Amino acid sequence: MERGWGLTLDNSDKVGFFLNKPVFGVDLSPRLDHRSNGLIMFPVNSRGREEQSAASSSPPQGEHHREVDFFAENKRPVNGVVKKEDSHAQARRLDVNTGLQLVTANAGSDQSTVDDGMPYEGEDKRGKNEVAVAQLQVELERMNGENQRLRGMLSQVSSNYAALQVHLVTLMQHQQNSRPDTTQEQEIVDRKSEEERKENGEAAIVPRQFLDLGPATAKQTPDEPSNSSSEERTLSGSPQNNLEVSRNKRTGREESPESESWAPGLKAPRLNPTTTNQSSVEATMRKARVSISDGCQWRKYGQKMAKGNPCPRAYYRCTMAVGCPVRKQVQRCAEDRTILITTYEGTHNHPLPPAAMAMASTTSAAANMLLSGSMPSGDGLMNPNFLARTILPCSSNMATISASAPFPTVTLDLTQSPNALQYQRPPPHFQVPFPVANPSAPQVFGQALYNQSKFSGLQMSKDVNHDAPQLPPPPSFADTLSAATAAITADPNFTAALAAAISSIIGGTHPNNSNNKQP
DNA sequence: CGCATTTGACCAGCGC
DNA sequence: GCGCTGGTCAAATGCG
Repeated sequence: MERGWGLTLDNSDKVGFFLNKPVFGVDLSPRLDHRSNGLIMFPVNSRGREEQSAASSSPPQGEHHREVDFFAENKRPVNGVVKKEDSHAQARRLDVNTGLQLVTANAGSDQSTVDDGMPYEGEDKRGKNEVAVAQLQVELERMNGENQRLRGMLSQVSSNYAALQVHLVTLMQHQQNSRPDTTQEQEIVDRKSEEERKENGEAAIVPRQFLDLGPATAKQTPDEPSNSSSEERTLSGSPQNNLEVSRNKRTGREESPESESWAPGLKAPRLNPTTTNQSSVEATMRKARVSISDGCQWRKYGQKMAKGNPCPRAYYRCTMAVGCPVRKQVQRCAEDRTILITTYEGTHNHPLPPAAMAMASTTSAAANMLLSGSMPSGDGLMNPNFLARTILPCSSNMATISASAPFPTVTLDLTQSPNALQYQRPPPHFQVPFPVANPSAPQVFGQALYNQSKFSGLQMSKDVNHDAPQLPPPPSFADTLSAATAAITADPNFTAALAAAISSIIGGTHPNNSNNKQP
């Protein structure tokens, strides 16, 4: 059986997860542009439209990811002011297209009073003009300061992102070196994936941040794992938007039943204008939705109560292509219902959308960072090294985390296992280590992630022996897995802490940030 | 009316 | 063979 695993930890946005929030109307989340060899891209999107909807319509990539040139020296003057070179050289320095649509109080008056094209008439007008110039200079200075702040912001984001990328490379190399038993196989897999990618003519995609919505919209029964159905709606551009667990319950079908199973008090049957003074907020949040959970379209075809788990297991089928054999199961963890366990089966028989690829690579990168132990041990956060060693001893190169604002969802997608690498025949597709240095690698990774591999030996917990009894896991795997599961479920703040840790990494605010922590 | 979801029924695999 | 469990099917249902 082809099987992959995923853990989804959804949580409310307690930490302002990642940097994907629109700032001043601009999504400052850095993106690496595959066309420019790692150039960090910023989508110009002052309208706050979700990236996801753009992805679903699949416009040319350049149309929704344009560079914002913060530092251009030769651009048109501010507000079209074209004046004397000496007095307005500063204005030229300020000639930056921030994409922020910055509006200054005197912007209009500057043009009207200075750039009127009328000849000066007498001392009175000369004096007025001098006053106007002085005001303009003051304004320019102010704008310059603002520009400096923006530069600082961008510089920080860029440096953090670059440092993170470098750190990922280092960690991946370190992991490969420390696991000689799997290195060779992974290299083979890497080549296979690369070849496959080339055969598919797919463009390389480098890691980029995504906003993940986690569970969201769909009409569902209580206790049902729901994020999958929301994903498909999101991807297909449905007006029904993904809202996080606690937020989407007031909007009729947009409920998160799986959350109701563990937070029944939150359930509200339908959007009610008299009781939903947050409706406007929700609408805003829906508009702010910018991503999807895994980028694929899924159709639910069944639901079943699983033994030993009060939460039902939902069955989904990939509907991105007719006859696609990929299916997934979504079930909440019995002990900690904030954890969604997603199991993928099969291999996609169709190209995956760029969003899926990119998100796969991004979440994988985050997962690698987290699981490699580079995460800081913030308050309330379990030792990430422990996490890497125990929960995911096998997944350091295949787990994914997707997290987002305003509804951060941390997803650990354990879709590949060294068990499979070690005990199974090489599958046609494999997740590979995350060679960030190679711009094409994330694409490979994403392809591998979404073309799920053969995972018969990957079952966690009790299913490990259930599906692959003839292929016993390493002796310590079950124990470490149990320990990790217990550790997670024992810590109710885990998801929040995890989000905070990732946020600190991305934001570079943590003292143990990847900038200054290198192996 | 079309489409997605829901949900009971059916089937297969496995253990006793 | 029987019962249990997981997975899938398909008619019913609901929503836009």
